[in-house]
Amino acid sequence: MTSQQDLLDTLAQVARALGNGHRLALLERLAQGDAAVETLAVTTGLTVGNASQHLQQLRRAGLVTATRAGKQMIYRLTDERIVSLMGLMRQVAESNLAEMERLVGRLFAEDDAGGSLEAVSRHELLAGLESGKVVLLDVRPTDEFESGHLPEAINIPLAQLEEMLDRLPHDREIIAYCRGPYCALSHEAVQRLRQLGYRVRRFEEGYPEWKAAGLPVT
Amino acid sequence: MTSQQDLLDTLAQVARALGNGHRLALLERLAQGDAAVETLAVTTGLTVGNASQHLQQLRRAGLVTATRAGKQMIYRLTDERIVSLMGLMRQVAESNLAEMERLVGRLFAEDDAGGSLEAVSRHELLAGLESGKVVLLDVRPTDEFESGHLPEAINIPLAQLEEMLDRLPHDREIIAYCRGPYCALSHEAVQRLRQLGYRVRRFEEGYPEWKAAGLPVT
DNA sequence: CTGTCATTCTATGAAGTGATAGAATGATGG
DNA sequence: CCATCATTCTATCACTTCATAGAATGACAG
Repeated sequence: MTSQQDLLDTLAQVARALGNGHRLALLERLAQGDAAVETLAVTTGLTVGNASQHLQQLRRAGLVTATRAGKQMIYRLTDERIVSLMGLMRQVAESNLAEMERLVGRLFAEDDAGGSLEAVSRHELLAGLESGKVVLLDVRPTDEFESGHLPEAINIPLAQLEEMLDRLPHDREIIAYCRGPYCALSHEAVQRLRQLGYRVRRFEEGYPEWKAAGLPVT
Repeated sequence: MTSQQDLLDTLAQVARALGNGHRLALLERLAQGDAAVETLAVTTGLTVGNASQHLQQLRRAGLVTATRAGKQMIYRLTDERIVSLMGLMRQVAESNLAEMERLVGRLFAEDDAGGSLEAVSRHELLAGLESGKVVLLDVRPTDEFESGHLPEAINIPLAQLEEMLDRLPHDREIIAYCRGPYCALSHEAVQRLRQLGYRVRRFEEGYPEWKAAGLPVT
């Protein structure tokens, strides 16, 4: 009877490790690929010291592991399932919390004035790639692209979008993706490319979800 | 950019709601069936006041809903997926946390002296039921059994096990189940029934997992 | 419309969490 | 073996969470 509750308490520790926005941001970044503390601190906007502390907590909860590489500590997710776990939590939150719906709405509302910006589902994307009729565009920073991306994706970081337009065809539909459903990069890219006359839509998921689903990555 | 972090903060609230052993216990009890505050307080060993507070938090996180029924407030899980969420968290914790492994080991070790107590998988159970060669035994308290159980299960609450033995056949294999993988009831039942000469094994999951998988319940 | 029962609210103190700054550690390159 | 860089550890303060006890609310039965 007592060890029953001990188990739940231990499980609760894991949940508590997930119970902080900054730590979730760290996990989301780690889902893009392994990274050192400073990289993680920069992309999440934390100080190095603070990021380190949060990473310790994630480590104690068994969610990340760290290995030393020279002066740096490289952190990685222990488990592909952590991506699924966050995804499931997201789904539950989205369908049960009004606040969540409001925030998601706000994220998507800005650019949906023109309508017809529905995101492309995984199924639809697979079909499009199969048929060869679409071009896949990865708008994440180059380092994230290089540590893993969808097959045959072209990488144009959002910051260099206008400079590298020559790599995009005008005559095929473009599907843009980035870090995940809450990542703003692909939204932004779609908006800007549409203004330039491209036929482009957004993939509703991102690289981590694709990988966690067991689909091929490069 | 900012609403990106707001989303993660909101998501973190949900995780924080899961980040307490007592609240997980409440959710596990609710996975057995809807219940009033006092029932929940009794089965989790909390005072009514404290249970009520925890339930408020779960409600704010969108994990449970409450409806009034006369003097009582009946709480229920908002979503079948919450069972999956806890299950996934459990899996991640079990494979990445040494402490978790230790506790699970302890829960199972006591009665495994004789060996051969491997639990029955869902697949195996389905096959056994199909063939009609096994009898399914639900050892949870009657009120939980009545708010839902596996098809064709016989209910003998653990407390009345010896009194109601006449309902169990000697010539067929018995498969016992209870609230879930961490629930001790079916372990205990298996141990005691074996001593009495029954051929009996434990189902490795419980009622909530069965139901969450979309399998038929009564 | 009063008493009772189930539940929620409020106030309190103890314990835990999060951010900051600065000291300490560990690896590396001269 | 000293200087540097990346990271972790430590101490501190503000803030949140948890359990408890007792008051307040809301529904119902007489």
